[in-house]
Amino acid sequence: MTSAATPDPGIPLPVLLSQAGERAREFLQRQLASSRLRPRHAHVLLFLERTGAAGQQELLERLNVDASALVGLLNDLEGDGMVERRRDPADRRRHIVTLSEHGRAAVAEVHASIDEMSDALFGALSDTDRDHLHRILSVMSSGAPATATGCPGRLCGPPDPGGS
Amino acid sequence: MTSAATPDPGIPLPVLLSQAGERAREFLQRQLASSRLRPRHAHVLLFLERTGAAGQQELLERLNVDASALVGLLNDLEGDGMVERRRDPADRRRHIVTLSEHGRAAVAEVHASIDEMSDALFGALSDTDRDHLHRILSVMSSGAPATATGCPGRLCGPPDPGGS
DNA sequence: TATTGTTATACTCTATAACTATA
DNA sequence: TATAGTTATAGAGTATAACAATA
Repeated sequence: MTSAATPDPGIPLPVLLSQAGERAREFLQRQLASSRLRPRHAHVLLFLERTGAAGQQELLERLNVDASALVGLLNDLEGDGMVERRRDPADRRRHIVTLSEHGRAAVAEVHASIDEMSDALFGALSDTDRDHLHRILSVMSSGAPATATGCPGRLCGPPDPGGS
Repeated sequence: MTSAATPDPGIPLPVLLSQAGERAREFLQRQLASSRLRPRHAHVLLFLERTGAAGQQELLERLNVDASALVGLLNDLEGDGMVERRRDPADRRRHIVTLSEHGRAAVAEVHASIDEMSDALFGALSDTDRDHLHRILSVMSSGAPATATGCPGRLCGPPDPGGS
């Protein structure tokens, strides 16, 4: 069991990442409060800014949100005139979500709020470290659909058939 | 507003961090399920493993958990015999929390579970990038008490007096 | 009076299941 | 029958406020 001389380099990486992410989410929440947007609203807007349009299926997979939760988010955003839902002519079951003009303006504000925030969050990091962090997280983000499509084998963790 | 030729290097860093953190938390949750521990339980155990002992005040500040939530977590852990609460003789209001032998064994299991998990989470990253990430997040973790003690001015975001 | 910890309560967020319409 | 989206509901997680003990 060698319970000696293995004092771990510190906190396990997934734990550090989880805690840092929670901090980031809290800061996002605070910065976005003045826009009456929650972090997930911003996630949707930012995704649409990048992709132009997307079906809800794609949104929930890429943003890692539940289907029913996404409906609520889109209802909010559509109610405020930030996004529009249209039927896909090719498959009338699908809703194609796009960003409205008001939505684009909102995204610009979101960017501004986030830029202000960044210094408060990453003040301890050099510009080089921020670049590293951005690149590393981008790689993780691109390469891991996580729960949705990924998990080829049983590597992602069995659902635990039940203990005692 | 020069809405051209400024295609953002990608997703804003705080958003990336928040999303990656959520992924990490979900993976933690899944890996720890077999131990009937939730991520926050593990956070407490890992913190005590590093510090030996801590008052609850210190725990809630460092782990960014609410006081009432911490009580629940410690009740669970103490009920399972993983931690012990003793009065501080110097200040009988304080509870000093320590890791029991069973708690140390549990922490070892937690480390093992997390190590297994790491490959599934960070498989897209090189060892160098994992080291970078670990170092960067450690710096952030050390230097930013966030909500608790930080936020000197109004930089952390005003609570929004209410719009329309 | 201020502080540490506890309890009780309400609120938010998320996940589950059932339903409609299209394919 | 299967899929995209929606709705209703229950559950977990979190924060807020009042309380007891000690300083």
